[in-house]
Amino acid sequence: MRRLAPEFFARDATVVAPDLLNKRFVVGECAGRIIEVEAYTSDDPASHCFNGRTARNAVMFGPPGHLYVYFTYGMHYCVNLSTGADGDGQGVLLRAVTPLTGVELMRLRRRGRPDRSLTDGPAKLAQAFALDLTANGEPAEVYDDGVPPPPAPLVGPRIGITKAVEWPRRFRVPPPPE
DNA sequence: GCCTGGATTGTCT
DNA sequence: GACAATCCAGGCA
Repeated sequence: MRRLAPEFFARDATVVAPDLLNKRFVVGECAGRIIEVEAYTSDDPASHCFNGRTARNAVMFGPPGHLYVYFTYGMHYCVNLSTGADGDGQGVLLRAVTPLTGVELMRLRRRGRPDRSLTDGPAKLAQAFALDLTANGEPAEVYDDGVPPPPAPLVGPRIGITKAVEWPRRFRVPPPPE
């Protein structure tokens, strides 16, 4: 199992995003396989970086391969990986993973939720992995454990935004047949 | 300084 | 399927 080097993340977010599918995201005891992501670039009106560097989004302008965690809607955290060169404001939002290890911990942190709801949304996976503002700016732990990205990832419009909604920058691993 | 709206989720009907 | 919850960053006066 090979840990992804900073060079992996030092590319355009739209290139890194589909390449992250089926990779292994690790935080402490917990690991999950990345199945859905969204790319955010500096020329994207929906990106936090669109209006330039601020204290909040500094991590996305920093070196690639770091965690950018932000707080939104007064109650939720979302997790991004910084991409592009140092000084470039881009990132990839982790939207969903499937739990691999540390599932017990995730169940504890998401008390009362069925297993399928542990990590199937951006704020949910942040909670399941116990990621909050203290994790902001930490180096990201992502591994290639031999599972290649899907040959034909589903590409579609992004979810939950009001600007540039039509930009097809959401990438998803095709769901298993029911 | 004040005001607005958000990269969402859970709960209720 | 629809809406309320809830706080802070960014924009403008």
